Amino acid sequence: MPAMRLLGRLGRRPREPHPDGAGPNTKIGYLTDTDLFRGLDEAEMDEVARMTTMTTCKSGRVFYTPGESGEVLFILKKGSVHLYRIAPDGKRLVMGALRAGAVFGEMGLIGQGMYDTFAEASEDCTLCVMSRSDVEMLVASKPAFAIGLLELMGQRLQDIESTLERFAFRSVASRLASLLLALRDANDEVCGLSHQNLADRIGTHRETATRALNDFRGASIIEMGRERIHILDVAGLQATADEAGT
Amino acid sequence: MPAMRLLGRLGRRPREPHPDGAGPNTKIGYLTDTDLFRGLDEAEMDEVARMTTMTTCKSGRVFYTPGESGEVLFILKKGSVHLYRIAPDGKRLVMGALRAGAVFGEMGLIGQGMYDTFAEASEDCTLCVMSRSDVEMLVASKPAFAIGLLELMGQRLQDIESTLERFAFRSVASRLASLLLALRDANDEVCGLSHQNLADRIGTHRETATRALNDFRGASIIEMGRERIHILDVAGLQATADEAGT
DNA sequence: ACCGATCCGTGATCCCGATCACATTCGAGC
DNA sequence: GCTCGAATGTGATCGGGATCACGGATCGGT
Repeated sequence: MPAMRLLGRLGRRPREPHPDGAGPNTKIGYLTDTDLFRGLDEAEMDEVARMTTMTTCKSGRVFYTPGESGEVLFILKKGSVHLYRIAPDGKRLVMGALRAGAVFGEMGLIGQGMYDTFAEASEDCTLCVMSRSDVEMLVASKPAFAIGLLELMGQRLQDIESTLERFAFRSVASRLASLLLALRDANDEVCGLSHQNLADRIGTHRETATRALNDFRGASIIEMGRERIHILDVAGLQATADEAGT
Repeated sequence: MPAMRLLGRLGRRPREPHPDGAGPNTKIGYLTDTDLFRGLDEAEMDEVARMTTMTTCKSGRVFYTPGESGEVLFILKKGSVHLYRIAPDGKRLVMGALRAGAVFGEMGLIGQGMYDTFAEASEDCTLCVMSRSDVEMLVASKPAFAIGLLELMGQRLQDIESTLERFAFRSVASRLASLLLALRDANDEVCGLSHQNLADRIGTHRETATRALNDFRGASIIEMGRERIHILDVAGLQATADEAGT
């Protein structure tokens, strides 16, 4: 937990709740409850709140497409978002699956260059939007904000590096096994994702994903229902994930 | 040039040369001449200089291997560095080719997580090394430094995202064509790289790279010598790079 | 001039995953 | 309960690259 470590070193401590009862569902409530904004005092938070717009977005909605020139920063408060690209032939690749707390957008400053990237709500979302110039101002004036951004980008960089590695070194079966392990809930289940969704996340085709899943089932590693996978043998799945396979 | 834009907005201006004649080959000279440190005054630069160690590194030397616990930040002053990972079966993948001005290292703070990553000087290099705690201190206290880091990480993120996209969407021939276009010098030549080197950068095997190059030669798109490729038909190569090819 | 190391060319196979083509099953909504 | 669309199962086939196995070419060093 490098954030805490660094903030600790700087002598910060967790914020007190906002005085005039800003609950977790108000804009300030949402903003306050983000690592990115820890380290700002109340006056500063109010200022930030004035700079941001909060919107919601239903699951399935594509709320950002390439070419939308608006250089904005999105802060994902609730729900989840998929960032993906589309090949000339229509094939999709999900390059990032973001959860609450994530920050993204097309900005030179934070890279992320969404040049060819679509953003789609994969669950109902609550988002805050901030303009580029406000982000720059905050980065320059609030070290804690800059640190938060650095941490988030660092995580994302590590994510995508390991994705790339798996792409280069591992077979579809291995990548799929890794994905299932990463997505599983407390009951070792993965629900709400079609084979197509899974395929898009490991960069393969639906049929291939289906066949790999059927192989897993044949080996009694998983059992399946419609958009529902139950992992029976975590160790076996892990072994598959670790297989070399070109 | 977002850096200039932002710094301009903050009212900064290019540094004056260091007063006591710190030339471009002294440590302070090197440090001063980096975007990362623009915005620091002389006293601050002296302080930074005290915190860093400068080393050199001959071409070919692997100066960082996974498991070296030291959490340090490298600043590449001169030369170039390849970051790569190695598959269980020995196959290599170059995940980043860094040039002067790049910053890298295994730090939670800047992500970059070199967990399984090797760093090798691909030319003779001059590097500055800084400890994690000093980096944290600088980030927290010097906004311009944090901004510089953000910019560098942003570029790296964009790089790797487009690498991943090419991996998922394009054939070996296409990826190789893109690489040659990216590496070519003013004379449309690519020198000093073996077929093995090229293969490692596009995540394929040496034989496959050789065959693709021979195909290009057959189509009169390039001509070849030992570790030397001359691009005859840039447009043709670009067309190949743009081909869909799974 | 010789030798070992690296680089390069190329054939022969093999296999994973793409691609095409359907049949089937399930759910949601009218 | 029917209908339509999405989700899934599965066969057949094709092809790009991996993989194995060499032989020849070049270069640096002694």
